[in-house]
Order: sequence, then C-alpha cells, then structure tokens
Amino acid sequence: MVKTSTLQDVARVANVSTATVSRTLSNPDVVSESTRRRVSEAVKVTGYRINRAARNLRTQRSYSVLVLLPDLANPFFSTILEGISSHLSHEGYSLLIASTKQIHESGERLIDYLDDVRADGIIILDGSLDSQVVKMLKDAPQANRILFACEWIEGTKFPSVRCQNRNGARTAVRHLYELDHRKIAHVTGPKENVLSITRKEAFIKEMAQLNLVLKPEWIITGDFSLAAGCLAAKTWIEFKERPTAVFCASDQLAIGFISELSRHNFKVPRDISVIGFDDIDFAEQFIPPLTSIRQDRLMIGETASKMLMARIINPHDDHTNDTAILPISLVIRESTAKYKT
Amino acid sequence: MVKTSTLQDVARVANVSTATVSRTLSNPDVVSESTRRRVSEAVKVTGYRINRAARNLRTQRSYSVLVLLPDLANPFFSTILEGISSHLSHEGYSLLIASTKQIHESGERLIDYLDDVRADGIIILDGSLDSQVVKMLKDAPQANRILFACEWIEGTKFPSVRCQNRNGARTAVRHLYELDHRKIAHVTGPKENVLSITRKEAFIKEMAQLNLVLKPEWIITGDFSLAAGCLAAKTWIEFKERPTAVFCASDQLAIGFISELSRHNFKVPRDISVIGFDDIDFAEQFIPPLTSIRQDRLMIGETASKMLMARIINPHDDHTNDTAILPISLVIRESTAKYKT
DNA sequence: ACAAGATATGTAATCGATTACACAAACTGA
DNA sequence: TCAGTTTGTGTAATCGATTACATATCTTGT
Repeated sequence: MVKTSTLQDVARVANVSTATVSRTLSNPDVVSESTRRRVSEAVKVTGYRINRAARNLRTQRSYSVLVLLPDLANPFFSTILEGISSHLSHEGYSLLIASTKQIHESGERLIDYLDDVRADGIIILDGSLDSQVVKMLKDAPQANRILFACEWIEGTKFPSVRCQNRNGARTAVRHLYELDHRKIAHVTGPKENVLSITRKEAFIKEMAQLNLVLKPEWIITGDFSLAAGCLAAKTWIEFKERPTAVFCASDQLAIGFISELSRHNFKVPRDISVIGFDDIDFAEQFIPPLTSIRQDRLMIGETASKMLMARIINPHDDHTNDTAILPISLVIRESTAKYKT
Repeated sequence: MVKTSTLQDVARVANVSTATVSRTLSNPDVVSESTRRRVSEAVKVTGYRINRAARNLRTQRSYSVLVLLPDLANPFFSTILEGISSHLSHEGYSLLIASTKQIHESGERLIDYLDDVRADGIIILDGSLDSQVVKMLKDAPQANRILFACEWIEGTKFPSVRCQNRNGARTAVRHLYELDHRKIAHVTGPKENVLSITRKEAFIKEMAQLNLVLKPEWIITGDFSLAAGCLAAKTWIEFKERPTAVFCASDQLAIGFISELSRHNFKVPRDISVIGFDDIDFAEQFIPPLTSIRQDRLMIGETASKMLMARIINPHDDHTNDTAILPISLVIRESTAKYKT
C-alpha cells in the first residue's frame, strides 16, 4: 500500500495545526496571507491529497450523485449522462450510476444510497419504478434530494426536468398536417409510460383540434424500441385504409418502422411520411434522414444536475419552482414530404 | 437531517459490544449462534444501515470502481458499461464514471481517485490518453489496480481485455474474398488509435496473404464516426477504379458510408459490399441490414470487471495472465453480396 | 490608554466502523 | 485433573479530516 501524506504531515511541515491546514484548504479567507503561503508550500512539498473517505465521514456527505437508469445498455441516455457529468465534474462532484434492474436484483434499497453516505442526491431517469419503491421514496425524509429527469411519476411531487412532450406531439402532427396529410397514425411507447401517455394524449387532442378523423386502430401500441417499430410497420401494411403519415413516439420506433417497410418494398416518404421523437444521432444518418422532434438531452442532463445540486447545498431553501420543462424543436429532414394524391 | 442508527445503537439494543456487532455483520462465523440471532434482531429493530463513509475510512477502501470513457455521449460504450456494472453490483461494488475530457478540464489526476479512496480500481476505455498521463499511471505504485478494456496502450504492461481485432479484420477480408471480391478498400479509425492500427495491419496482411492488389489510396483514414463514413464514401465515388467491397473499422463508419452512397444513388450491396465492425444494435435495423464483425461488449465489460476485482482483492497474487482476448464472430446480413461482373 | 471587537490560530472532540489485543470460559486429551 | 487449545466477546486505538470552542494578539474609537 502506498502511504499518502495526511493533514498531519502538512501541518508538521508548515509548522501549524491541522485545523489551520484544513482551513487554508477549504476556507482560505479566514487564514492570514503568510500562513496561507506557508501551508500551500507544505502541501506542494508533501504532495498532499485530501482523503475523501475521511472528509465524507466527518461531513456526512459523499460529494457524489447517483444516476439511476432503467437500462444501462440503452444509448438514449448517454447524452443525458454527459450533461449531468459535465456539470457535476465542474462542481467537484462524482457521478455514480446504477440501473433499476441491478438495484432490484441485488436487493438494495435506493434510499440507502443517501443514508449510508454513498450519494448526496439521486437523479432518476426511470419513470417506471415499482410503485412500492416510489412510495418508500416519497415518504422518506430524504425525498428532497431526489429528482426525476426525462420521465417522472404522476401524482408525486418530486422535482423533475423534462422536455415539452405535449408541444412535441402537437408540433409533429401540425408538421404532417401542413404537408397535407389528413390520415395520421401514431406509434406509442410502452403502455404505462408517462411519456407515451403524454405524447399520445397530445396527439389525440391535436388531431381533434384539426378536425382530423382518427380511427382507434391507427394508434399502435409499441415500446420505444426498434423491434416495436418493425411490428408497427407490419400492422400498417395490413390496414385496409392506410394512413399517409405516422408520428412515432421515438426515433428508434421510426427507424424500425421504416426499416421494416423497406423490406416490403415500401418507400419513405413516397408511401408514407414518418416523423420520430428525440433526434438521436442516427436520425440524421438514417436513410432517409429522419424528420424528428428534437429534445436537447445535454441540457436536460445539465439542468437536472443543477437543480439537484441547489437542493443538496441549500436543503431548506424554497424549491417550489421545481419542474423544468425544456423546449423542443422540429428538425425537418427527408422522411416527411408533401402528400400527393 | 435524518438520524440513522449506528453500530453503537445496535450494540446497545443487543447488549453486546460494537466489536461483536461488526463481526456479526462482516464475519458471522466467529460469532456464536445465539448472539448472532440477538444481533440480527437488534439490526432489524433499529433499522441499522452501515455507514459506508465510516467503513471506507477505516478500511481505506471505497468499494467502488471508476470507469473512464473517452466520451460519455458515445453509445458504443453503453453495453460495455452494462457488463461492468452488472458484475460490480453483484459483488457489492459501486460504479463511478468519468470522461477523459472532464478529468482533463477539471485538472484532476486520475491516480488521485485511487489515492483519495474514491475508487479501488480503474477501468480505462480510452486508448488515446495523453502520454504524460500514461507515464504517470505506469510509474505509479497503484498501477496494478488499473486495467484497460477494448483499447489498450502499446508498450505498457497494463492488463487489458479486448476482442480479437486481427482475427476480426482477417475474417472480414476473407468473407469478402469468398464472395468473389478482389478489389477491397478499408476505412480506418482515427490514425493514432490502437484499434485502427491493429485492424489496418491485419487487413493489409490478409490482403497480401490472398494475393490481392491493394492500392494505397484504397486505405481511407477515418475516425470511427458516421461523418467520417460519409467522407469516405465521397472518396470512393471519386475513384477511377472503384473497389467492389469495403471493410469499415466500425459500424458507424459503415452506416455513414452507405448513407452517403445512397444520397448519390448508389446501392448497397449492388454497387459495393460493405462490412462493419462491432455489431452495434443499429446494424441489424439499418437498411440494408449490416454485415459486421461482432464483438461481445457485454462480456468485455464483465471480464474487465472480474479481472480488476481479482487484482483489488488479491493485490499480491500473480496476475501475469493479464490480457484477455475475447472471440469475435462474423454476422452476415445484407450489406455484403456475391460480386457479379 | 483601555474596553470592545476583530482576527488568527490552536486544542481536542467528533464522525462510525474495524480490528489488534486481552481475557474469560469451555472444551480436549492423557 | 489440569495444561493446552479453542471459542467468543470486550476494550480501546485507529483511520484522517472538520469544527466548536478557547485563547492570544491586534485594531479601533473615544
């Protein structure tokens, strides 16, 4: 084992007490100019590095944040993580990650991360938590250090960061409408998912607003995945009366959809216009390049991190303004086109 | 702040010393059946949760592992993370992540993570570390708790986990050869990258082995990205004598390549056969579904985690067998086809 | 010149678990 | 029966930083 120098060592070299060294490092203003210099010098000489375990124990803080993902292998979250990580790192915090599945399998309780000083706060990117878990989190006294991002849980007061899901769905429908589409289908995400529900509701509402006919079977239940997109395409092919456009609740769905169509010799946008949601990296490179509703995942991550941090640092401040809804934008590419009879 | 109960509390309730409680929890065999029961009961009653900060300080271990990524937003790594995380979680370890860029920007030193008890080991997924950083890591006494995965650094003795890169390139070329292709191009990754270099060397070697003509300009330098794939496609289009097949060093390159071709009305595999490397999720859904060299990223992650763990737990064991090279496999889909004159 | 306040530093308790060492009790075998 | 071993438990030091409190020195205004 390597022996690193401690506060004591620095104190000895600088000929001051450990208290003074500690103060010099964490609160330099209260230390005189001259000792500050002496201590800094001693720190350099000894190569002192703070022992975080010791600091964490004493302050009962871990200076790290846990991010809970539904599924680590899902690339959708990587950019959000980047946003979170970049802000945390800037604030001197570390990023801990875990997936819902693993937490569940290992029998751990989420709240323990806060209690046992592994994390100072939790950002949850999974809106499909077990309702028992949610109940426990909600009632916990540490609940104010938990925040949801992207997804959220209806009927709870956890702060959350998300994009304008309704506006996104509305914008998608209107885009198709302006391209003269009148028969528009919708492929949803997983049935119980808040995002699915919100986007679907907004879709239905906007269709009504525009006085468009919406056959119930045109709403195809999927699950955000490529595979579900393929299935949805098969459903569409079977329709007697085929919608001329489809709004998919995710880009993956849209890509799966188009992919499957092309296997059956349908062409996009010749035979159907397709619009996705998210604007993931591949959207731009797909063939045809995918029209999509863009959500700024980097900003979602950053905002989530900032909001959580504020709560960690000032637990008693008034955090009423506790839902951030970030703007979406329409990115028009080549998977949507004017409808021609 | 919420007061959680401590070892002391449990000890009081169970009417034993803290030492006994500690032993019951971490080394139950040395405690008698009856006290064990009493302590377990007391733990339940008090709702005791160990304070990790305290344990970490005392044991000088953090029970967590840092994974260093070149770029958090790159989805290529998500499955590897899943593999790492799943094993770590199973062993009761936490997963810390950081990106090279952020470490660099915040002025932190990687080795400090080990010294200041934030991490017990580091898995590095970035083979393009600054050479100064590498030198520092190499010379550090904690070097035996650092491991590379996917990428590695030539000329160092860090243990590493990777796939059969040479075999992958060879298999790709042979696949194309068996489809009667004789003029084969190669789009590489970033120039200095070990993976690029290894795959390129193996490509050249196999071409020679098969007595195929390889014009120098048929090796197109890229950087693993979609965008580089597009550029490479443009280069190919300009060739007077066009290769009939191309081996791309990543799936992203291959997808970008095909994507760009289609914008110029070339068809794959009609006009050129394309094979990628990695077999990312999208490969299967792309149009046409991409033929690729598959590397099992989940297993890379798991293996890396296991190897590192072994070194953390038994630092003095002989870890000479310190490079794991995992098998690749050829996944034939529709982007490659028989060459027809 | 002196009380009152400001400034700078030191002393020592503290966070909560782990573990070396000591010791008592129970067991073993001749 | 008793020396020697095994088993179970307690005492108290320890990990390394933070910080309440005490103390000493220096300012400042009247």
